[in-house]
Amino acid sequence: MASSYDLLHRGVQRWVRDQGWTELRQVQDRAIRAILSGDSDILIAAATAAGKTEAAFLPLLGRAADRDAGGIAILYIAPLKALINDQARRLGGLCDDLGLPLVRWHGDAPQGPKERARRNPRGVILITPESIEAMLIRRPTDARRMFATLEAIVIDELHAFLRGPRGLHLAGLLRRIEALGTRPRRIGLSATIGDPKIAAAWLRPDAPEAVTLIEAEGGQPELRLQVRGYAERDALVGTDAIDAEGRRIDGEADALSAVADHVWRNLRESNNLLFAGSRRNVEELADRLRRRSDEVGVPNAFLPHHGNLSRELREEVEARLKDGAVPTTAVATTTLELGIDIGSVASVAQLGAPRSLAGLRQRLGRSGRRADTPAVLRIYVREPAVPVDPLDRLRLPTVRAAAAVRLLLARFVEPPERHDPALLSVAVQQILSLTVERGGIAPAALHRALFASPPLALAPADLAALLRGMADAEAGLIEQAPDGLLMLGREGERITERRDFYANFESDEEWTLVAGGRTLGTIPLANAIAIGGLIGFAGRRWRITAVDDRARVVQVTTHPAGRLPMFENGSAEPIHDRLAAEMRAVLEDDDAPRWLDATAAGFLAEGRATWRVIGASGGGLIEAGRTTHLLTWRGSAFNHLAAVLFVAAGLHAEAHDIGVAIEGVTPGELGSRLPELMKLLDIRRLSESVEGLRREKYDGFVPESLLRAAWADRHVAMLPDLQALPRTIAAAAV
DNA sequence: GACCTGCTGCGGTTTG
Repeated sequence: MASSYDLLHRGVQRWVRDQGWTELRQVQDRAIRAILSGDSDILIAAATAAGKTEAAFLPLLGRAADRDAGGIAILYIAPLKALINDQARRLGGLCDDLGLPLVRWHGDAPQGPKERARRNPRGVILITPESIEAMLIRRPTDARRMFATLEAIVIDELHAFLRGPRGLHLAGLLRRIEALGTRPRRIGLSATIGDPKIAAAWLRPDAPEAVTLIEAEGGQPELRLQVRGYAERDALVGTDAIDAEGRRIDGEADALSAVADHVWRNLRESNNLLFAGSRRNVEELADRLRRRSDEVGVPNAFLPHHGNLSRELREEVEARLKDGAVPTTAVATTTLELGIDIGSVASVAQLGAPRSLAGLRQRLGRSGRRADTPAVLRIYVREPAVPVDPLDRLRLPTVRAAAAVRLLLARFVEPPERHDPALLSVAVQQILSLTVERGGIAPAALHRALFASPPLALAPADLAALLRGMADAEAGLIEQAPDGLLMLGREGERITERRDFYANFESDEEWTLVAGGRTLGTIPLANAIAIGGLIGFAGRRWRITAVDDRARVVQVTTHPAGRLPMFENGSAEPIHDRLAAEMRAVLEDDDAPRWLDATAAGFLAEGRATWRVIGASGGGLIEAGRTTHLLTWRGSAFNHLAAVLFVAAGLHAEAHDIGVAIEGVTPGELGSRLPELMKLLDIRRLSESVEGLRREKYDGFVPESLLRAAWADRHVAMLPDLQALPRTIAAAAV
């Protein structure tokens, strides 16, 4: 059998030799054969830096070089501008050799090459979903000329599009691109997270079984992991009070200080990633770690990395990691989860128990990527020193960390939700956008073009209701011409002309922080800003020297003290049913995992002892002062639904990680409300009690009745389990 | 008690 190398275009072969590659990776070998042997859609699932890009592009570019037809041959779509820039660097030389133009097409990319590609489309375009959106509505004629001839659409980081508004948006864009000409094959590049069949179904919804799956084989590196427990040590925990000399007024005698000590001692001399969970934690930890280095007089090895830091500061951290000359540990949020090239790291650490296995796997995938090195994972868990609430005695952070490790070893990953809550919002945007692109469209054609199949499937009656809402006088988004054609209304014109129309997510207004002409990043506008004020940001401390209210620019200069800004959005990352269930399993088990340190093992033992008492007495209801905890051991979605039930009954209830807190009632009183609760167990009726349904960018234009019906559709499958709750209450309240 | 992502076209100015 011919080697896959022999199948490649001669120019591509020459380039491969010039790289000094002695062989092609297995994923590349299989992808080359699959791509050159037909026209099927293909999903390539492999770890970051496994050579997925080359696996797709080596054969595709050879084909493109041989073809006679004009027009763009390959459209590469990525979720980040930084990835487009990375790929342009990696593929630029090869495209030059083959005489194929390679054009970066995003908001920060130069105009000249885009202009040339519009006039004489050839070769490859690397683009973001938002730039596709802009091209389709601003220059539909150019878009048709460029996209009518596509042979392949390559979607990088496909797993990032499997849930949420951006994925639905891209699904709509793909349909619109296909409507312009040929039916290009789709090639998805994905991390090895979750079920590849789900990704295949997203890639080609009408023929998922025809997608060729190419998965990297085995090669699971050895995993070394530890969960480390820390007890808070005094009552000032969580304050950010800092004195003029830059010391915390509580003297840092808290658990985070002990975590920082351990991190500083163990990670200082190698490259690592420390995921801290929130921007605030990143800043807090980076500040403490830097001060430890300052006190001893050694160079600081710990640098913050999050979405509010300027591109420049983030790229410095990424370059230090990739370069490897100076030991560097990035203290990061999720910014370093996606495939920006940062080389390999010695270990991954995480502050706080994981809430998502998908996230944990993705983070772990950054470690142990060399064949002979183990992946190393540390999880730091903090617990209250003196439990106040009975729930504290269950030691749930430690239990969740243990449950997450068990599910990690069991290879569990959360699947995406079947009904995405962003569907109606994305539908509003795509209706407006397609109306502009086509200069008017009939409702039936609209349904065929966008909404006939998943993931954007919408029943004709629901589409009609949505269109009526968009057309009503108050909304004014669309109008219907006498011949039935949909046209833009006044508000529709206004919205689609704005620059922020292209993205399907909202962005908040912010202050920009500048120090000595250098942009540090941004903080939410909600932070009070005044000259003389102190700020902790980018791992350092600053004093405000000037404020430009109109431009929203704040000048700062270094200062010994600083107070961390507010970032939080007020809701926690939801957890999945399986993780909550595994937490109970951990409590009911009696094993002694070796990967718990002594403190964490002590917390686990305490949690289990507590659960033996609570569980023995039914375990459903816990009395805590005037609050009653109903423990469901289900995930956030179910607990949210249960809270809606109690709110509908006139009670004040809030969902938490493993159940619902119902305020102002004892378990006995709750039992007496049972007949009332039973009467409410109807999903339509419950949907009337839900608040805060408008969360996505264009939800404001969706009729409320549609939003409530969609909520009911998302939750109806849980109704039988909800109906079992009153029995739990009755049993426990006796 | 969370995180992340994106952006046109035009007119003016500067630079090679």
